[in-house]
This record gives sequence, structure tokens and C-alpha cells, in this order.
Amino acid sequence: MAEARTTGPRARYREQTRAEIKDAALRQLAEGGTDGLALVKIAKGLGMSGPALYRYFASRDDLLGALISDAYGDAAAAVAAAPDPGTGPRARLHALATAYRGWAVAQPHRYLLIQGTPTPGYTAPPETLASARAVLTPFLPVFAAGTPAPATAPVVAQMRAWLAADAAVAAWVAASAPDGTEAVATALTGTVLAWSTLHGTIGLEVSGHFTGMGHTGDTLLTTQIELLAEAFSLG
Amino acid sequence: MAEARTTGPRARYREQTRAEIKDAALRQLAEGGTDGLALVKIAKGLGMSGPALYRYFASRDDLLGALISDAYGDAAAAVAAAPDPGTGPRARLHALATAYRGWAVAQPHRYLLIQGTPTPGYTAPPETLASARAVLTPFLPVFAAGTPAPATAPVVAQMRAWLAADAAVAAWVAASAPDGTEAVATALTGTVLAWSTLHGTIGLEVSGHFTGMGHTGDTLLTTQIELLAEAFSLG
DNA sequence: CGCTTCTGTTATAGACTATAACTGTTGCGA
DNA sequence: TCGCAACAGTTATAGTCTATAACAGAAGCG
Repeated sequence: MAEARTTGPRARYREQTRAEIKDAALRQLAEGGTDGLALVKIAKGLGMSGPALYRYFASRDDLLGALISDAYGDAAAAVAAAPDPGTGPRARLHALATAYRGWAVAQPHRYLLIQGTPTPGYTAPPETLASARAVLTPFLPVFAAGTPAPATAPVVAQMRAWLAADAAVAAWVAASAPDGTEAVATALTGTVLAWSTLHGTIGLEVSGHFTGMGHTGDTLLTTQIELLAEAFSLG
Repeated sequence: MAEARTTGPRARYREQTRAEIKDAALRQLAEGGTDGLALVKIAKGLGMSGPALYRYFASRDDLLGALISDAYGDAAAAVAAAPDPGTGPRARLHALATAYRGWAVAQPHRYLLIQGTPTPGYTAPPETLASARAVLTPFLPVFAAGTPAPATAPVVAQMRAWLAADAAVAAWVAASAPDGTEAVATALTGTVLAWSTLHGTIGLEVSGHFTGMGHTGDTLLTTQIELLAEAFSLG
């Protein structure tokens, strides 16, 4: 391999082929789950044979990692593209949550990719962690102006400690809530709670645990988010 | 196969071997994840060779299904064994939630087994669904006496409709909250919200998404549950 | 006491990941 | 413009794993 070029016609063709491979992989993923993803089948589908794929992805895990990274990026874009109703943070929060759920429900297999843990000892590469953070970034300003309920005090305290210890996180949050340390801690607290709430409703829905039950993921999410908005007295 | 006997020394030996296989499988699962589970390795570990395992489990999926079913049963037992502080529903709710999280954190691989979706089109067998329901049963009476916040109205309405349409669910809930339809709908609403909350916090924690972040799953869960208790005005 | 059922074996087919060794092609610079 | 180095693709092959087939021995039940 040794540091492949980044420009020129060859690099362009290479990127295109990588994209085609990922497309085919996503199609397989959509119907067979992670187990259904077989490199040899992808290759056959693209008219090439077996080992040729290894020119583009070092291994099956490498391909999966690329798909995960893409999924985070795509999810972050979907959330970032959420409309701002312009009627205050509460409506904005609902818009963000709806956008995230909409993305997840439209492509469950990609959400499952994000949700899952490949292997117990696995730790995501830094680039992926940054993408994961990007998904949550739009939530920060929503909570910055909120007033957290007394029950959230323990989490707020932990967030304060985290912000003091980790400069990178502090910088990330401060960019979205530049109104002083208290607002920063509040923003981070609300965002983490929102993250957990989103994962609770969407994760269960996407995993099919709601089928045959008398409620929709839509209603459940809206209600949970509304409770969260009230806990922060959002206007 | 054809309807194997259920008593006698042979059946007993069979059950013991099945248990040993499942034990070995869980050990593999704990270190290698679902992908690390290889029937041939399990067999080697038990001193038998390869295909012998198929006398006890029809396939890899069959073994995984048994593990999932066991996990649900074990989780339900852990929740059912949660202590009752005796100081009202709010403390009881915290005790139930803590018990569930404790079980999940102690054996993450088994929680991931429950959480995961084997394949997109997969639907759990009825026996497993019943076990899944058993996990939530102790939560029902906690919410039966609560007063749901206005924001939960849409979910309550859907629960009412579900109860009216599905007699089995109605019977299940009524056994834990026999005070009339309104209390029944409230109990079911609270339980579903609690389920979602639990999955949100525990799922993220067990999947390792909290590592390096400045908060603990413990604090986050307690806070979320406290917010839920307030939404139902639990005493 | 013999037969049937159950448990285990080896052999084997088939799918898949991954590497090795080799061949053809293409773009880039001297 | 021509040569070569980097690259894309091939077949062959090793190794792992699931699963079935065919067969051999042992245990229990009537």
C-alpha cells in the first residue's frame, strides 16, 4: 500500500470503486444484517472476483468500519439539516429529535451499525468518535438556555468535572454555548440526557421490539422529549 | 429427533450436556462477542468433536436462541429479586431500575444478546416474548397509582387502545393493577416509558459509548428514572 | 436378552476470509 | 515517447467454520 496518491485519475477511480463497494455492502446489510455481508458476494455483484476487493478494503472489519463512519456522518448531516421552527428551544428540540429518528427509521440497518458493538474489546477510532459527537452538536445550544430540574444535579456535577478535566470537550461545548461555565454544563447535561432518550426509543424501535405493541415510536419519542424539555423548563 | 423423552437418566444427562454447552458458549461470548461463538471450538473445549454438538442444538442459531431465552429469564429473575424499600413507589422504581442495570452491567455480553437483532427479518419466538414481558412485569404496579403528566397523554391513549384490542396484554397488566381501566392504562404507559429509559441508558453504557465521558451509567440512570418518577408524581 | 434409541465418531460438502504469486495495464516522469 | 513503477485484477491455496451423511458403539427399556 504505502501511502497511495490522493489526486489524479487513478485515485478518482479508486474512490469511485470504493463507493460502489460500500453501496453494494449497504444493500446486503439491509437484507441480511451484519452476518449477511460477504465480501465474495459483493465482488461477484460488481463483476470482479473475490480477492480483488482487498485492494480497496484491507479486511471485512475495515469495510464495516468505513460503513460505520459513513453512517455517523450521514446521521450528523440529517440532524444538522433539521429545520428550525423558530418558536423557541422546545420546538427546536423536537425538530432535532424527529430528524434523528427519521434518519434511523428510514435506514434501520445503518442505525444498527452505529448502535452495535462489533466485539467486546472494540474501541472506535478517533475519527469515528468525532463523527459521533457531531450528531449531538446541534442539541447543545438548545439546552444552553435551559434551567435544569433539581433531579439532574448529579449529572450536572459530573459534567462540570468532565469539562474541567477535558479541554477538547470543553472547547466543543463552549463553541455552542458561550455564555459561561454554568450554561456550558447545562448544555452538556441536557445533550447527554437527550442522547440517552433518543437511543432508548429509537434503539428499541429499530430493533423491532415494538412490533405488535400498541404504540408507535413516533409518539413515544415525542412524549419522552417533551418530558425532557419540561425538566429543563424550555420555552 | 422425534419427541425425545423428558424423564429418565438419558434426559437428565442430555440436559446437563446442554447446560455445559451453553456455559462454554457464554464464556466464548464474553470475550469474542457473537462472532466469536464457534460451535467447533465449544465442542473441542468439552472434549467432544465438532458435529457432536448438533445432537444438542439443531444449529448455531438454535443455540443463540436458547442463550437469548435464558438471558431474558435471568434478567427477569434479577428484577423480580429487587428489594422493596417499602417507602413508596418512587423508591421501589429506583430499586427495580438499579437491579436491572446491575444485571446488565455485570454481564454485558448477555445484555447485548437481548438488545441485538440477529437478522433484520427476525421475530422472536412467543416463548421469548413472554420472557421479555416478564422483565417488565414488576414495573407495572409501581405506576398503577401514579398520575401521568399531561405530556404523556398521547401514549396513554395508545395504551388504552392497545388494551382494548389485545386481551392477552390486558390480562397481563390487569393482574398487576386491578384498579380499573384508567390505572391499567397508566401502569402500562409508565412501564413502557421506563423500558425505553432503561434501554437508553443501559444500552449506551453496555455498548461502551460512555467510556472516556465524564459520567457514570449509574448517575445517569438514577437521574432519568427520577425524572420519570416526577412525571408520574410518584410518592 | 435383544432390540431400539441415543450419543458419539470420521468423512465430506460448501461458504467465507484472507494471503500469495502472478499477469496485464496505466499513468507519470526522464 | 518510451520505459518503468505503481496499481488493478486474476487464479491458486490455506485455513476456519457450519452443517450433513454415514457409520459405530453404548445404554436403557420392555
